[in-house]
Amino acid sequence: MTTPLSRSEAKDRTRRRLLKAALTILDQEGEAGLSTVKVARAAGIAQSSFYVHFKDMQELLRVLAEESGARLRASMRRARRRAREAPGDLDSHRETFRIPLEAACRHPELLRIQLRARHDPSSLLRDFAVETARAYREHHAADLAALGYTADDERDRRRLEMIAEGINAATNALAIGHLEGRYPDLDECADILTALSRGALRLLRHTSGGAAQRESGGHPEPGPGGDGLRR
Amino acid sequence: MTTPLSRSEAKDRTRRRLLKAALTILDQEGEAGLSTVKVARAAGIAQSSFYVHFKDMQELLRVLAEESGARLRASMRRARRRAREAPGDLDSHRETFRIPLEAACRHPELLRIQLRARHDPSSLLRDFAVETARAYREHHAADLAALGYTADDERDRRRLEMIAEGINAATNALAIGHLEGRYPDLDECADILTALSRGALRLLRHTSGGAAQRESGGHPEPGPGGDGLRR
DNA sequence: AATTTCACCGATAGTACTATCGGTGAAAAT
DNA sequence: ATTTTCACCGATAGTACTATCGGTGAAATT
Repeated sequence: MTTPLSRSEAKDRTRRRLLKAALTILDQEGEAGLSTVKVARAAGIAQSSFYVHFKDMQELLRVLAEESGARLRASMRRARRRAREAPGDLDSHRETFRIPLEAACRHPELLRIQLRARHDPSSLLRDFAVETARAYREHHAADLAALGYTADDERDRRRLEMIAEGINAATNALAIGHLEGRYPDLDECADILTALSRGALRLLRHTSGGAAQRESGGHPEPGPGGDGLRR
Repeated sequence: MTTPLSRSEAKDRTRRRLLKAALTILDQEGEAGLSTVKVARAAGIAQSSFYVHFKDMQELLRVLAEESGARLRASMRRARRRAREAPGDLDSHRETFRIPLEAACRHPELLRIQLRARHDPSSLLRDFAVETARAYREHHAADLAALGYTADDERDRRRLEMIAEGINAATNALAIGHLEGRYPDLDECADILTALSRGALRLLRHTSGGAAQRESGGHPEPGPGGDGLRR
């Protein structure tokens, strides 16, 4: 019945089982729960056979980070291409925030792992986490540039970076909330992110336009000092 | 020269040294680097003497979380009282965002530890992290209520929660950025947060006022569909 | 058919940590 | 002055994991 696998095919299958098992354990128990014993058992081989496939756990995690990173980037690219092909005009702004949100939710285990590793000095996946965060930020900055928001001077560039970092953090938080079932509607999450960025980008916009910065009436502003922001 | 310490005083001093040492190691090496060996050595006692003061590492972390939580809450209370006493009118809105930012930066190690533990299923400090995040969110929701933003129906209440969660995440991200030296000016961080929330709160405001929701002119909106948000 | 290769196995030495034990000396109580 | 208490010590048994070793049988090569 089962096709007799060649030796290299069988080895590759085992290797993939090891990577898959490691990812599952990483997600469920965290990096602390990871060991060659558990990963090998979950993959159905002896603990010592782990070393046939990887030099040590660090190498497995390096490979896992590389593959996951590639998967994430591909996922993001696909989503962006889809967004370009169906512009929808009205939705294009919201799509900017929906795409990273969807990318994050498509790989929940990677999101959780990345959030943990990001601030853990002992994590072997820290580089992966930092790199992923950087990719998100750059993606976002590019999208904002496409929407016409530019940063000319030093100050605005720093502000744009702060906004991107804040929005990225909010995106992750809402994605987690969505995965936990608290925010079932992903469109609503995207709306919140859109609204968050809308206010912040006004800080940048006034450098380019002319008669900007005026607020519409009917809103009780916190004080008589314009929009309450220092410059 | 040195006053001869009573036995209980000496014991208490040692206990505090253990807690302090644990906090430092936790911050520098993460929870994975924590062990009775290291903590005891850093506190200047034998490893076995650790158990004179704590049943096990879990109990030490419980005590540490309780004390740190109390410290954080006290820090937050002080900051809010200070803000109330010097209202400053124009600054009151920004203060709303500056206070948690300052509270986070006043205890960098607690911020980092909390961010790590938050999503780590194996962390013994997870309850502490979740509780701290909840306290931040509630503090923020209360401040928003004080500024006149109310959530009447189910939908608005959920949106307020999402905004608070997003702003909280952004606050932590900017606080980390500030501690890492990338954003030296804490006021600027507060400005960004103020601006972020300003856009989002507009989603809520229209339920109370009458002729709200109109945008001021001069801004190139993404499309002809109003502000591009679904309702 | 004979030989070589190699993925996998069990056994095990080495490492790091936890938690308990009896012993000790100085503080505290009598 | 004598006894008791107890914070701290060193030693050690027990646990979990890492990484290496020689052995084995089936696939691959000759």
